Amino acid sequence: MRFASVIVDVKAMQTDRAFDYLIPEKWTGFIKPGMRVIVPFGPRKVQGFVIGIKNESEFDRVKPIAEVMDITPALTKELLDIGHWLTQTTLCFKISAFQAMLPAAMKARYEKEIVLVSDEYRPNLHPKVLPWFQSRRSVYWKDIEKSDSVKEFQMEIERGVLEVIYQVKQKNKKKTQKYITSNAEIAELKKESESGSAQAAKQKLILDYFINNSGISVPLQELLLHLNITDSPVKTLIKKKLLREENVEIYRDPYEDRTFKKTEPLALTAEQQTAISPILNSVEQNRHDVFLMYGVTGSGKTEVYLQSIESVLNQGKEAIVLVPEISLTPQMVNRFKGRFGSLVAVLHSGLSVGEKYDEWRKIHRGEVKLVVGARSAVFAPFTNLGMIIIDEEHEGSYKQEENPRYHARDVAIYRAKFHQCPVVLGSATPSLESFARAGKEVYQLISLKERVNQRPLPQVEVIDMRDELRSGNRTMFSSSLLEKLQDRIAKKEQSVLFLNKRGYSSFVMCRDCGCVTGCPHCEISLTYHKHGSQLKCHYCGHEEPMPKVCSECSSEHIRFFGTGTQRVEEELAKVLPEARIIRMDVDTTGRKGSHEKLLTQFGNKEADILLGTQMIAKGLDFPDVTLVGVLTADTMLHLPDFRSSEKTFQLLTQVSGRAGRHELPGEVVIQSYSPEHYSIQLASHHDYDSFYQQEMLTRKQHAYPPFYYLALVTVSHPDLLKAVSVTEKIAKHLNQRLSDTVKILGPVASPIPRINDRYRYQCMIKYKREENLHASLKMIIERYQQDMNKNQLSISIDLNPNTMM
DNA sequence: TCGCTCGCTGGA
DNA sequence: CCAGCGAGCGAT
Repeated sequence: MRFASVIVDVKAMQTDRAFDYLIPEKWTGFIKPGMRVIVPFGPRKVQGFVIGIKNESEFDRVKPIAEVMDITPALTKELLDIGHWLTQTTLCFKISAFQAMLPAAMKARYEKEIVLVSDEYRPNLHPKVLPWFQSRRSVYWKDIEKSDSVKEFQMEIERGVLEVIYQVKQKNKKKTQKYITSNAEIAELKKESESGSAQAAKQKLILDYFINNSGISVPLQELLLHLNITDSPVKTLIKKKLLREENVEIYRDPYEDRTFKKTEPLALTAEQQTAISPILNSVEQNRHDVFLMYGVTGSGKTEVYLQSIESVLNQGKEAIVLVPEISLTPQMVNRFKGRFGSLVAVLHSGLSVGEKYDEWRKIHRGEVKLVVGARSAVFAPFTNLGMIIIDEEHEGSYKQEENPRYHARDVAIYRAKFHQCPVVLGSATPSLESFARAGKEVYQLISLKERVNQRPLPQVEVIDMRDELRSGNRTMFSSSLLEKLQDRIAKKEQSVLFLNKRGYSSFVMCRDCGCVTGCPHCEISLTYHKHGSQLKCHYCGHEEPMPKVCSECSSEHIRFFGTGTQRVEEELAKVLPEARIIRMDVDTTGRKGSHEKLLTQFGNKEADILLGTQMIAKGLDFPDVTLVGVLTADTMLHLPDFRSSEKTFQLLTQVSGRAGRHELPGEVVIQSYSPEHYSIQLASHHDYDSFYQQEMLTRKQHAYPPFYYLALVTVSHPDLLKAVSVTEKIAKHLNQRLSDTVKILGPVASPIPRINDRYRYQCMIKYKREENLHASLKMIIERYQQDMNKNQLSISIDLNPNTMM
């Protein structure tokens, strides 16, 4: 007798452990750890992951596994181990960790089906139930649920006439295509072709096709197109057993109708050469090293990645490249596809669930050797990894903001240790954590200080918008920026205008009483969307029409504040009527592929100005862009977040890097209301090193990373007092259990104190080394488990949070 | 006394 | 997470 330990797909504390199941005789030896199975769990059936096989079980009533969902394990041994490690380091459920490592398509869908036990019962079904079973034997419960016959169904189920079947379904479908082949000897086909009646002209056509192309297997669609016929004659021939159809599985290829120009390795500059050699060394000697490649924008980091990968592939190993959000940088995909062609799989959020699944399977089957993708691609199921590259290592999107709250950088290093291979972290503005580690020689620092084409970094002008206002300029464009924009249009060069994320939409304020329209469910102001003249809450989705008068004082003097891309576009059209503008933001890039389309348009010089938010900050490389304008550099600076200076510096540096990458020199204009701030000043001088020094001082002073680790406990509850009191208890508990070197701050209200009618309180833990921390936090979750189930309480724990929000 | 809602609990 | 069950309460 063999048993499988299974982690079931039920998110609860009590089920966050393995359950034993009997492996039926027919599957012994076949079922392996890492496979997905369907098991009976209580009265229903659920999906689960086999994590181990054993010869006995301590339980006496062990049920057998009902179904196997994989032919080869979905999770490798290594990934199973990573799952366990994730549950410990991020305090999540095991099932969440496993699911996070697989494409969404492999998550189970549960459906309840109501089946008529026997056709004999049909005549005497309850009249309200009968119509559902007129022509079929089963109905989905989710369809019945909405109807008014729920009760009658229940009665029939109790009577034993109807039966409930719990279905576990795969979300995805493997995409298949119908292929047609001849199913008979050519002689037979000929005979049929000649004997065919005059009416069967089309059949004759098809038969002749298969006679002339003997043995061919052709996609049905192609056949129909080629012979200009419908499928009816084909069907007839299949019925006559002269042809045969078969379903062949095909991959959805998101890059199907695209050709990638094959590129050859470029000659490396002396500096790149020096940079790449320790990496190649490490690859050759199968050593686990972490490199921090600190290279200014335009210094040719990507070419170093490409050539490092080449050496890994030559060794017969695989590589993973992480990029912040790949759909945003089609140019990046092109470079990898161009160099490595069909050896590349691409995984990013712009793909459909099915497309992601297909890309994942290519990796799983070993059909590709290189993955380029966003955060979750770090879990690519390779078995012989030779390198992991994380581009723009400082990016916040590498941290998952929901369970499991992992950081891709940590996972990458963990995997690389296992595979004894290097990790390369690349950035023009490394995170303080990473740069500090490089300083302590935990990481090896590699510097690229020159741009490949010897172009100087662009000139940056910082403009004090308060002065502009004083001198009577009330528009959002400083006179200098406007002048330069006009100049570029005259010279037929291009400009990029950048607006910070938070400034993307505007809030509404009454000019008489100063009250700002807020969300009724959240402690946050509503943002104005021109489309439909609606006010929206970005946190809970609440929407309301734009008010005509102030709700407080009935004044009609209400107007928008802050600047959105839509408004900038309008204003721009007023001051520069001749400019052709492309706007890129959530509204214009919502649909699939629209992002790329807009960028291609800009690349083809169909516009003079590209106006956008965050999403245009990264990786764009257009030769004719010679001016970059940042409209409001400080929107992000004053957020209640210890990383706000760092983020501002990174963003400004990043954006500035978009200008003058090729022959034409570039210029940058940064508009700000606090131009004296060090992150703006130092970004304007391209001075990362001074910024690092300065920011480290601040972090040390306030005991923030990288000097301390953080853990953030956020408690939320509809009742303010409950939220406060629970947070207080937690803080007290932690104070008792943890050592005195730990600093516990709080309880304090979260930066957004209420979301969706739930009050949020938090408690921050700053620590250096704390053996007890994980255990203590786990105790808290267990202690409040009941409250969380029944009393709307929720506690989230974020180890190494990226932001405080 | 029936029937429904609520909260609790087990799940291998 | 969720089906199934028992407790408890209001309607008949």
